[in-house]
Amino acid sequence: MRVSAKADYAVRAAAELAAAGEGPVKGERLAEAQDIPLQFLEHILLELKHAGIVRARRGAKGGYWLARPADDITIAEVVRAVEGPIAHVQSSPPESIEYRGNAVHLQEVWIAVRASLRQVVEQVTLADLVSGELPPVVEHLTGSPDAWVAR
Amino acid sequence: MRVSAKADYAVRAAAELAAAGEGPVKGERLAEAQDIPLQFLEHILLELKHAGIVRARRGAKGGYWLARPADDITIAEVVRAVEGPIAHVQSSPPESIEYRGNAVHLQEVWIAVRASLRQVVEQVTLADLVSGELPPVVEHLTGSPDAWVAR
DNA sequence: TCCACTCCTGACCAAAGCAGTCAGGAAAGT
DNA sequence: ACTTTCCTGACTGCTTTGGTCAGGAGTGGA
Repeated sequence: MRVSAKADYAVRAAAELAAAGEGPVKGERLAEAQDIPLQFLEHILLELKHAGIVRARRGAKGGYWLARPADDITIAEVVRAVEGPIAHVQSSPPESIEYRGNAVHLQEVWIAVRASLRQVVEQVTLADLVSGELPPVVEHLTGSPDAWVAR
Repeated sequence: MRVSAKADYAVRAAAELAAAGEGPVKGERLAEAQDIPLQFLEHILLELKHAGIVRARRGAKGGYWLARPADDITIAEVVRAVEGPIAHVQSSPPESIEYRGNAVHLQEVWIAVRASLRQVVEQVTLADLVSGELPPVVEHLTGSPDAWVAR
């Protein structure tokens, strides 16, 4: 249950693009702004492009930009583009797993886990992220001090 | 963001122990009941033992049982025992990561992700799991039909 | 036309994690 | 003693992660 470096990088780069607005931004600038290895980042941006989240142009004056407005792209989309489906169990989606015996209701638990995850990650857009005005659901969750302590 | 086979197995075995009540249950019986490779399961049970979740006795009439009442053990505990901390980013806890530039608020998002995850996984006990009477939070999340569709 | 610049793509790589298996040892009961 | 069951470490094959390297291809400017 962890977020990979790749997903983290992808969201950070996307945030940087969201903040940049219209003009194309060079990969190198993104890499510097977020301190991400350039060559690795290029692969990530390529995946984002294939997913239809960013566009790109080559050559001088080239670079990357968002394919759609920043308030229309959620973090979930970005993460899925590079990590595939969120919240799989044993690499299959929870709704397709059949549990036996005393574990039959475990499926519902994993479904709930996925739903709660989605609730935050599908709610926050890139625009929210750069502005810092996160949706109420998220504010509420981060509000409690013990959301901030490890366990 | 996936649940490993190990964590899934651990919870299933724990559910089986919760249902069994007092008497020690052989590893073999657990393995059969939940269709888990025996030798792998033994390693898992050992970790659960070290975490203080189960107890065990060897020899004839030996087996495993829960160290505490089933309504006092959450799924979170079981998962943590075998997978370590839930919801890390790049293998460090979200509260210890410093983001720069336009990604500064990403930390709050990951914190919220973790909190929402905890909300379900720390709420459901083994007793809930075997009885099928899941806490309201979970029922609410699984209630919506689109919690059950993949994306 | 040619060149510099930037993205695009595939191949490769080391290290770590995952999902187990194997072999044997150590307690408990009979 | 002997069987049963847990306990433990070592090992293994495979996949994923987090990159790097090398070169190709489109774009704009001189």
